[in-house]
Amino acid sequence: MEDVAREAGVSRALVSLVMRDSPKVSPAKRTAVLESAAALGYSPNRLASRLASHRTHTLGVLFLDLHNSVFADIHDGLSAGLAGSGNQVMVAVGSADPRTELEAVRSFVDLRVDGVILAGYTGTSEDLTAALRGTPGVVITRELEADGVDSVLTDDFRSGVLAVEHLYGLGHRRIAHVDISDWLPYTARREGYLHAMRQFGLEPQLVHSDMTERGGRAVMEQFLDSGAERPTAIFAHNDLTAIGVMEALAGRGLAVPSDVAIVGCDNIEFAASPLIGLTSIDQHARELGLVAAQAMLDRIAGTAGPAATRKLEPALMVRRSSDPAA
Amino acid sequence: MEDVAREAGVSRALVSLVMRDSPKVSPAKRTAVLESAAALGYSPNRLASRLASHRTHTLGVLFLDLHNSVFADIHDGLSAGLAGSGNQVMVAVGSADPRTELEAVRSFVDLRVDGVILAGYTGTSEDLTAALRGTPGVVITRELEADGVDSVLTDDFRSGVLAVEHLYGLGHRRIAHVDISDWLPYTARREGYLHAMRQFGLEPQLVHSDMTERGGRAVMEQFLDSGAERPTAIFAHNDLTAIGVMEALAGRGLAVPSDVAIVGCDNIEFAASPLIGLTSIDQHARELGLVAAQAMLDRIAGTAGPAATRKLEPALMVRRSSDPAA
DNA sequence: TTGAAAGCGCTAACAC
DNA sequence: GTGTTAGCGCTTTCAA
Repeated sequence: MEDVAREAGVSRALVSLVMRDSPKVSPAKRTAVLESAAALGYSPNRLASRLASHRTHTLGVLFLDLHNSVFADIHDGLSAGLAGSGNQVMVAVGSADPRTELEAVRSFVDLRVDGVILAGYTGTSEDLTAALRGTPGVVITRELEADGVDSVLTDDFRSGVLAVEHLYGLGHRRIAHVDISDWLPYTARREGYLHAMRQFGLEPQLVHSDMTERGGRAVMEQFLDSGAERPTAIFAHNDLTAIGVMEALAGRGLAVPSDVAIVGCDNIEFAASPLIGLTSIDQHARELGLVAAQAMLDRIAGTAGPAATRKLEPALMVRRSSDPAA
Repeated sequence: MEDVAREAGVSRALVSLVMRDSPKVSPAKRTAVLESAAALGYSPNRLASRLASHRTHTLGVLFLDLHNSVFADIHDGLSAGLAGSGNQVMVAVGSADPRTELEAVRSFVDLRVDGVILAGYTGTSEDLTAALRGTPGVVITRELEADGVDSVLTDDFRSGVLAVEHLYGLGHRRIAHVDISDWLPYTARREGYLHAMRQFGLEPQLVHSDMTERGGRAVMEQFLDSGAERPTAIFAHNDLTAIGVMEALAGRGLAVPSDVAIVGCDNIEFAASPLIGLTSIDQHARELGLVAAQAMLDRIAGTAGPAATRKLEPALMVRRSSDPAA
């Protein structure tokens, strides 16, 4: 920068202004600076500028799992929502391990990102607040009580209810739920399921899995082989699991939906594929990203209140896996 | 840091040493520093430490498309390969747009990352070299001629050949290829296809699409509706496209593989699903990530030569879409 | 082992 | 508009 200034015959400050294209630089000097910068192959060290300016224009984003395309959809929404805001995104993957997740958040904070967005955080509110140290946060797919942390999600309880109501309406009475690990803070889908089952006077049946296709398949195979009475319908925690369940059923020669009807949750791209035809509860993933981006921008701009929750309404997408007519 | 030093009754330099757990600090002082740091809620500003130390211990990683799970596999490999190296990863998504990609690379470089890994770069070698400004680079899924940039890929030409040989062996003679845009630098799969077709004295037939499920589907529907003579087998550039092609065929009431056999490329998770059963050419995505991570670590350590290419051998995975017996 | 001093490359007031 | 002067918060000699 020193060199560029000398070469262009101006001061370092002027170079700095040009680099940030400030309006208060004369066109002549501007081109002079730009030319010598090009000649010398100079580009500003952003580490230094960030350190000096206390602004990084970078947002840290944490995803639970890159293999679940619902996070790709959320990412699309975030990118779209952040486009033109001058912010860039730094992605980390947490793998459903609170330790890894918090490590990533701390890392973001140590780098002084302007904000942290978490899509699929599995730890506690206290740990997050501690790791954030006052950095603005937005949590997607979950409702969290924490100062300065907004929540953006789709109503998971309602999703569970929608699934059961749909299956009940089709005449099903033995409806099982493939749930996730007990310790995970994502309980609302299960609760919605349990609530609706009770409302209809039905006996709930829970099986635990791990949110993956492989997991859903394994748990279902095990279940089918156990000789337990088979449900006529299954509501799975997410689409990946639901697809795994469908694979297990196919492997045992059972037909979907005539032997067992399936409903997933998330409405990922593959669920909609005619090859799969999975009935699912749309979480509006892309819009979650969009809304979260806006919430973060508001929070950074200081125009946000203490901590808001934005909850979207889920939408039932009926397909072949629950209704052959669809 | 000043405060911590005062609180612990030591100098700032000592605090710095403790924070980087240097071995040359007495245990007593160490705990004293750690305690006052905890008491004051201090954590080092990594921007500052990076600026001063000229090392960021961060690698920039660029992915072509988060919706294609082959990149999630590559990411898994990278994480595994980098685990324990003390490096963290910063992800950006390029969306097959050279401008966006170069922008991301420049951004990485301006932040002084220690290296840049590109999985699915679509621009030119010159532009990349210019954007990198000497930062070590590793390109995955492509062979690039550039100083200080290693290439890690699976033999794409061979993949194309494998696909055709497989289909020829099954008796197919009218084998079409669903290709990608002409301007993209990923031409080897097509060339392998063309080469093998010529070898067998067959007439090649190319259709262009865009590497996505939706794109593959659209192009196939259009093709089927055009009334052109239908091939008996199709080799698609990647699995996403192949799945789109299968959807289009299903939509027109054509059976796979009896009416049309399909071979994809990448061997993504869903290809292996019994619900899809797509024959594919495995690119060993996870291993690509692993190898790329190692190449980058070597390059950063300075133990790498000028620019090496590591090429893996693709593997044919036969499934239902080409062979009902599989 | 510990401390003092000199940067890292840039931004931000302020004065010119 | 343009230049001057301090820092930003840490690392790094180097001497003690």
